Amino acid sequence: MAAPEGMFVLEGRPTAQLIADQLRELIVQGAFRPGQQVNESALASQLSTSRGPLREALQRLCQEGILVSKRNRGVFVLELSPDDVREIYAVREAVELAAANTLLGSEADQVADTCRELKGIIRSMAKQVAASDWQAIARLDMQFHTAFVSGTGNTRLIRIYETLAAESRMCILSLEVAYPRIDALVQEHQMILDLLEARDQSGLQNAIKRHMQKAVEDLTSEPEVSGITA
Amino acid sequence: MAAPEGMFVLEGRPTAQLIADQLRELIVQGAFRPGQQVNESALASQLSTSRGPLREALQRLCQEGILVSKRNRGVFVLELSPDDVREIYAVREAVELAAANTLLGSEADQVADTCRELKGIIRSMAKQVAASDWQAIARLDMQFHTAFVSGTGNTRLIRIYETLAAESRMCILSLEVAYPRIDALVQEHQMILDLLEARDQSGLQNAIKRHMQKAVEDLTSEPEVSGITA
DNA sequence: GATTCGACAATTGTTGACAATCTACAGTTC
DNA sequence: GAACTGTAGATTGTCAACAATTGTCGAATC
Repeated sequence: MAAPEGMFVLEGRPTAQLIADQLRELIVQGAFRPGQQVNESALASQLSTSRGPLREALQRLCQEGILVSKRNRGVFVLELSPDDVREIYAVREAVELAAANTLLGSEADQVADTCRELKGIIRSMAKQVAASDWQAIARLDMQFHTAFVSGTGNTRLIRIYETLAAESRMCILSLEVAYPRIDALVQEHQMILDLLEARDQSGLQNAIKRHMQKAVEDLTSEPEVSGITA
Repeated sequence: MAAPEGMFVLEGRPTAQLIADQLRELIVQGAFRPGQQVNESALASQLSTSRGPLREALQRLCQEGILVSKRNRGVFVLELSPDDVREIYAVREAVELAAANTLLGSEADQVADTCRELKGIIRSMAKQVAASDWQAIARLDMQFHTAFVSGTGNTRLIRIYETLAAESRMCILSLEVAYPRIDALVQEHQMILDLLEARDQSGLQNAIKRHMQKAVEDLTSEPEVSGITA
């Protein structure tokens, strides 16, 4: 039977996934430094659970690539090199281009729903830009792209992109001097939205490619990645 | 210091990953039926380990999407619907197109290495086609595409593709009547290799798209997915 | 005869304790 | 003084027992 009004199944999702989601959010918000070891006992008691479920959650994040596991050493927060940044944005470009093609090949009203959502995100983004809330801007930036990919309805593409979004936020976080081209940010997203609404395939593809290319340039131009210089 | 000749670190990779790799191989080989529940205790003793490490491995495979977890119910082998097949091959197309572009933009000798590997796989494939060893053909088929993507050196793209390869093998396995166009199989892969060597970008892209499209047609044309008819 | 309630069996979820491994530091030797 | 060895501490890896939930079978009731 369907859940009665106001009621819903208590924590229908498996525990390890719930913990993993919490942890992922903590990591992308910068609660752990890149390269830092994750202490199991400490984290377990902090999240008021036991080491068993926590370790299961850690394994999920290792599979995603946000954490790296070394045998008999423990798990560590991913350290992002410039090569990593290039990799991440290359895959993001591939996923978003595929999402763009899928969207343009789908029903008009389905695209309209996505556009409406994107419009709202851009509006929020403009507000946060005015307020200079970098943390919120980073979240909305990724929220925009995640919504874009979600519009395809392809659950595998969406899942892949969620990991990429988390890694991207880590990129932005690790080199704290984020968003040098703050004015262009809202404008670029608006252009992607416009081209999607106009159903301009080649224009949309080019806009996405440019968007990614500029992001990589911004993220890799700063040689120092907080402290250590190559 | 580097490991002396003939010596290497004993099982440098974490345990959960080792178990997960074993399990993935078992699943794609059809040791479990789609939708079947995975009994933790039984599997743990079968793999001569405990439930703890096994559960960690199961969580990894859940994250990949090969298994699905239901709270207080256990984990089950993924059941593939025709929609799943379309999803998987849509993502595969996206990844391989990106890989093709990356490869064509890289050094010539790097591409040559990949081509050499692909050539060897095609040769093995032709042998197995002659022997009608379907299991081996499926493995070599995915080995070809995995090697193709590996040629890019993009570790994230490679990791994503490994999951897709596993799911693809499950697709082929679930509808056992595999490879109806057996003659075209070797030919299509050979064409992809030739176009890569010729550095024909648009030709290569079209070949990949056609290859994926035909695979989806083959895999979704059979209405019965072993038993249940829609 | 169909349905509902209750108890049982099986399986998962969680916890705590034990064993193995690694890093760091101190002591010893050359 | 430098390098090596041995020990101590901490942390991870593994295991077995306990608790909680789910699905099933059977009996009682309408």
